[in-house]
Amino acid sequence: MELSSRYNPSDIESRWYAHWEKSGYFHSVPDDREPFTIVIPPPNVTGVLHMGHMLNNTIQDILIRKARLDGKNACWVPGTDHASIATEAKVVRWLREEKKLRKADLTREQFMEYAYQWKDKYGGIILQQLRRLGASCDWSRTAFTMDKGYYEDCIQVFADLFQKGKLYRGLRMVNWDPEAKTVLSNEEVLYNEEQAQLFYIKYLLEGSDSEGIVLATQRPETIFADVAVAVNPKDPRYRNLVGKNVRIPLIDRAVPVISDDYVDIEFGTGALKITPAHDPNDYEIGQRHQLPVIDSLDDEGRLNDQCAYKPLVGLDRFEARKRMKPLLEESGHLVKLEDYVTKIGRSERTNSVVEPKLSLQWFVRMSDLGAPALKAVLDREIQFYPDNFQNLYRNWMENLRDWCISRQLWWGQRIPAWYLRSESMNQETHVFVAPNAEEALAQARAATGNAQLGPGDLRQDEDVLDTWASSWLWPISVFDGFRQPDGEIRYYYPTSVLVTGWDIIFFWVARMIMAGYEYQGQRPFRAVYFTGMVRDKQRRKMSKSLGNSPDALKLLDDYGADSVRYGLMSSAAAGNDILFDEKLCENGRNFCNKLWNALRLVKGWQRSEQAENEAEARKNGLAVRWMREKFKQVLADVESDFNNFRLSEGLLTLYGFIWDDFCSWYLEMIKPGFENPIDQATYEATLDLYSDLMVALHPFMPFITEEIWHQLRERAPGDDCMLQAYPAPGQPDEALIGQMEEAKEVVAKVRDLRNQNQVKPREALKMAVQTSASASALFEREGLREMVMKLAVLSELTLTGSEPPGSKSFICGTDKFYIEINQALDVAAESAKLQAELDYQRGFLRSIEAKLGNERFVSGAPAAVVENERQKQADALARIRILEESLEKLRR
RNA sequence: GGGCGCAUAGCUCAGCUGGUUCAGAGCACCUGCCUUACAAGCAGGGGGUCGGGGGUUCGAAUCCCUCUGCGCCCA
Repeated sequence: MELSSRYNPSDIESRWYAHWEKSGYFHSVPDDREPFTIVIPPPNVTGVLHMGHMLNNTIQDILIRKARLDGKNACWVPGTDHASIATEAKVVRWLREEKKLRKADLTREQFMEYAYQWKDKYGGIILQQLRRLGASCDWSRTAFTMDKGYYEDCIQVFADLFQKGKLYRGLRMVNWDPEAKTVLSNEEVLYNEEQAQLFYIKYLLEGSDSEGIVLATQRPETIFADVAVAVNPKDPRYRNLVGKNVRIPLIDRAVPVISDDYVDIEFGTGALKITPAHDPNDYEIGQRHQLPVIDSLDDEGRLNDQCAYKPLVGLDRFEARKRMKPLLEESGHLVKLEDYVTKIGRSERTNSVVEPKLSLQWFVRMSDLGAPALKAVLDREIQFYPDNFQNLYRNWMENLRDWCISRQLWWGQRIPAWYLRSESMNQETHVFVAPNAEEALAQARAATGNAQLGPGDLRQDEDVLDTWASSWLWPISVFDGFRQPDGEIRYYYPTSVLVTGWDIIFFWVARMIMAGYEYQGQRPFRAVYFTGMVRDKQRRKMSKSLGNSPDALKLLDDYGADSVRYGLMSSAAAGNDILFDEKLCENGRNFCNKLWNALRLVKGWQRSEQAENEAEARKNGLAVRWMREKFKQVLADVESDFNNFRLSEGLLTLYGFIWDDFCSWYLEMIKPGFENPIDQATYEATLDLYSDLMVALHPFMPFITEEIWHQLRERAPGDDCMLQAYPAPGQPDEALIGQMEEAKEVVAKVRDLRNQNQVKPREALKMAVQTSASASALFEREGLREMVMKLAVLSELTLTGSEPPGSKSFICGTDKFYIEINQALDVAAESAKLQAELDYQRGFLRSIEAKLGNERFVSGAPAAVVENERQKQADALARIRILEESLEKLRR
């Protein structure tokens, strides 16, 4: 069989994925094993795979595959989120472009039908793309937040919360997107600095033509909705005006001057116009002072007829703002205009300027729900990784605001609230909340005492639920926990870990925790692993509009999934942003290639029954023993990395072990000479080791490990890498590992010496070691001498009592080695080198002796630490002695 | 304005509960190699008084305070 010298992932990846999926390896059913459950953070049904998804899902796949190899019943539930606002926007565009239809011309039912059509046709592409990445999701469990069952769960929960008094309808200041004509959550509003103008406007005192108060505003068109002017009570400039009235320019309406601590003396003129309907702070001030509310904007952001200045009614707020300038100038109220930079909130979706607006909306009362959710995290019943995200969480949870869950859209779960048609939309005194229209009607009949009421007398709320008000039920609903409370949910819940970006810690994580305690009485997950954001090299968040995001699928095509996974993971400590560079994928590709070529090497060997000679057998035996012991140590590290979710560390540990220890050292140790065979025992041990390495690496790089696993040996059907038992750490032989480290150092020193003296790597050299207890101990280790001779390319390695003539020396540990090199010695250079080393060692010794001379150290520090210092002292003394002797000889 | 976090090699970052087996990794750089697994490679090397200052301690990159410079969240 001929293997290419480069690893080619493309056909291998699709072949193994199909095999795993077809074999049902991803599928989970409850059994008596320990469950390990992850629910995917559902991507938008409109989404396509991007870097963030790849990072996030790679991590989940690593955890799931590891759990599977650990013998747990691993269940990874995939699915998508209906993403009401994003999807509705897509559907509207699709209708316009493809079907020549406008939303306004459709009934709600028609629109929904089209929307589901769109979803079936275009939605969920991302789930296909996740397969390319290697994601081992249980696809038979694919869930969607608008599935019938899921939809019903949301409705039930709404009705339930209402009944429990944890949900209410109220008039609140909300973020209004005048373009999408919907409420936005705080999290959906993006604030950025923009250039604006401050209008300094003079409000004249009632009964005066000149005296008045100047205030600064960035939104002059809102002055018609002003109900007061506020100043700080500590501000001496205005103290005499408090309690008097001033007149609003152009309309001459009188409003009081009030005093309130909120006002910033430094900002503008220190006087603040109060417009409760259009500013959250003003609203609060208005409430405090029992001021009226004048709402002068309509749903599309135009001045409405509440605006007392009629010429501007019907104009968009920005157009009105433009016209205010000449109007105020002409009337003599404009004192000055000032450019300034301020943070403007824009809708994440439509980018239009968000207007604070008073509106009747549905709210979830957060006080009750928040308490157990906060406690769970503070008590570490839910452990965050990294831990310090607790602070961010606590900060938010301690300042909870009620959650506005209604959205003025169609695509979503329609709010199950009904009103009487006979009552005005803004003045409903009756609200009936029920899981369905029939129950609502029954409620209505009971409440009104009118048994004649029919379905036609009720009108259902037009709004739908915020998407997060459906996805917060995800860990429960995907296991059908509401309708089958004693079913699978008992086995899979609480889930093991949630993997998500820290940017949705409030949106989603906090709310899932609340729902978990409210509806299951326990945490939804034991741990939360927060991923960082994937950014470009300039630290910019990757975004479509910047065009700085690499095409995820192209990366997978170019490098293969394993390489991309490696690239993402190798620099992704939990919670840390990753600065993505394609270079990282190159590293992954190189690693794949390394693995592949190690396979080619091993597969290319001829075998013989027995080793060629005793020396060879000893050397190979040592190599195998060392590899096994070191592997145990590495596995212990990897295990601990997994337990602490330090996945990046774990991967790099394995990478180093495979590349350096296995390829560069072990394979070189046992590699037979040109056209020589390797003994069967070493060969078999190598295949076993290599196979175990593949299992250990499998969670990170599933495809190439599966391929190599099968290339190494003929395997029975179903004997796949993915289903093996993860290799167990065990107690390593530290002494052996330590001695091998020393031996490796000796080899490296010889190589260095060759380099410095321009001796060809393959020219065999004679080496001698100064006789000493430590040297004897080292070289008594069976096979070690042969190993050093092979790797350092030595023709002789002996212990000696005296320095061989014409040799160069080096020190390793406390031992002195001599290499015979037929070159003239540069005495000056050599002694300078030795002198420098001697100076260093003397300084080193001084620092240790200072420490040991300190009574408080010797008595205060743990015995082991003191002992360690004594050992270092002895070693330093030995080295100094050797150096001094060498110097002396040189000078002679 | 309130809160959180970060400053370690040219770059990107590790460094968990204070003790030279912690001053590391990868990339970049320098030197030498097309050695019959791999030049997407091999062998070797240089480079940081761990942002400044102060403190606690026998001992601090690691704990505390402070200054400086960044970043993020909330308002």
